[in-house]
Amino acid sequence: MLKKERHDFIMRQINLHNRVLTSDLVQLLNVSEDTIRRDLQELVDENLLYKVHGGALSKSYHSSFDDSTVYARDSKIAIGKKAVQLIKDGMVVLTGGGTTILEFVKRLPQGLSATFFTISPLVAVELAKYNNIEVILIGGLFSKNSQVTYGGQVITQLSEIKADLCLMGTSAIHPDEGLTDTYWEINQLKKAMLACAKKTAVLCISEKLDIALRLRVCPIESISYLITELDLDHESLSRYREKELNIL
Amino acid sequence: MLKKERHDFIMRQINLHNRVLTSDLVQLLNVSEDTIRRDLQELVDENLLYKVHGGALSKSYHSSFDDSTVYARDSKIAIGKKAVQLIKDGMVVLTGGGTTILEFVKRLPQGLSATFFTISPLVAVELAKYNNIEVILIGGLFSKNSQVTYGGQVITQLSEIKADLCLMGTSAIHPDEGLTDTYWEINQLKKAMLACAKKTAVLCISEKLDIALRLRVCPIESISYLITELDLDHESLSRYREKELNIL
DNA sequence: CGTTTTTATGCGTGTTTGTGCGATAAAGTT
DNA sequence: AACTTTATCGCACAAACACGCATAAAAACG
Repeated sequence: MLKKERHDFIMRQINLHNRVLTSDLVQLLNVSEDTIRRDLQELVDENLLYKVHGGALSKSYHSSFDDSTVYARDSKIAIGKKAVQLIKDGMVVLTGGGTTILEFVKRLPQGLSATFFTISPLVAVELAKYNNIEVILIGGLFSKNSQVTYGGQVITQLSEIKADLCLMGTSAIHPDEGLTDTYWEINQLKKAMLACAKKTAVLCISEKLDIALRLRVCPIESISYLITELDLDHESLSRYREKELNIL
Repeated sequence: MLKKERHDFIMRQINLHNRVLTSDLVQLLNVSEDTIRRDLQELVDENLLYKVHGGALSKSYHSSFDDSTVYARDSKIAIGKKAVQLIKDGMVVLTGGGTTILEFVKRLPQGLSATFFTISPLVAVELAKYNNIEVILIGGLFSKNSQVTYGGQVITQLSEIKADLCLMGTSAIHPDEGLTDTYWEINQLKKAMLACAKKTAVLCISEKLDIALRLRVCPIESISYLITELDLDHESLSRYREKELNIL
């Protein structure tokens, strides 16, 4: 087996499972540990994966998990403020969950009169502080990880809703691959959310740009607004500016 | 499992639940206590969490609900502890909202394996901290006052549920008038909840005893358990002891 | 073609890292 | 005060690693 073939094999494993163990690769590829180590080192040099004691991890896996550190709070507040501009009186809005959405909700103008559907209990509680906002919480199985409701019941209920705007957080966004996710249920959920809103705004801190995960939610064309904490002319956004997408 | 993966897992737990117990992590990750402790120590060194006796806390710890300002909290805790005795493995439980129920949920045993339906987002979030509890949040219009979902949709969904036990807070209870309430919607809601559970437990701080409000939810006979913070032989309860009612 | 250079791989050896165990100490609980 | 749970420390051991060296195949060159 050629070295290049091995590298490809390793990358496939990584993309599939988000991780590989050195020892597994030794067995699967039938080469010495040293060879695998050298392979991994070379892939690290090419910036394709992340090496740890015992094996290697996918780059996207890595960045998709330390995102929930609420340390990017400033960024999320900035995003929230921008997102508020999209909301007008009388609108029907559908939101997902997550800390970014929560920061957005906290920054809505007090007098706003609108209808909000949400799958996030915490968002619902926050929205309840506004007197003129009607809040409908979409019920179903409750996900311990992402703190939103999910599952068939949620999707059924979503199918009955017609919203003007859908606001969702992101696991990953990529100019070619579009919106992607790691978990099947969340993937299905996001698809359903997209389907019931006229327009969709994606709230996305910059570190989640240019990442593609296993499951595709939608192509980039299905998104109306991309909201990041970056300046409009920041170079990280250039690939997105080329698309038909409003960037805030 | 790789160390880095464990660290990510721990951080996810922390960001989700604001806290982790060392003993839980030992079980979940199937490694020795020492390993978990070292993991936590390393995460502390990276400034990612606070370590405390028994586990660790999120750096940005903030409970969605400020415990200390809860009215008559001690009584509610006492009630919560008593209510926990009613819960057994495998049960299907339906709960309402309110601070008393919340104190109850916080005192459930860690390993409990059960299914909980609830109309309260805050209760759902709290329940999500238990790994073996399946949480179903019943969705609908969200009430700004009582912080629970209500309305036709909720009642429809309730009608499809069959629960072993329903736990609800009280506005008022009276030995002759039974359970009563002031608001039509809440009244309807409680009737629907009662209807779908085999047994019902009413959590009630003593000051709400012997009060009757405008709208009747049910006669006292429809209730299986009355849980107050008082001793079993307290004289305020004598009128209730005469009824067919288990008093805790 | 033969010789040299480069590249890829494996082996041996010593080092580092990760983990669990036991004893002891400290912190909570009743 | 007695008891239980959690922490800490030193140690042991295995797995993973880095480095130098040897070897052989592949590529380059005259």
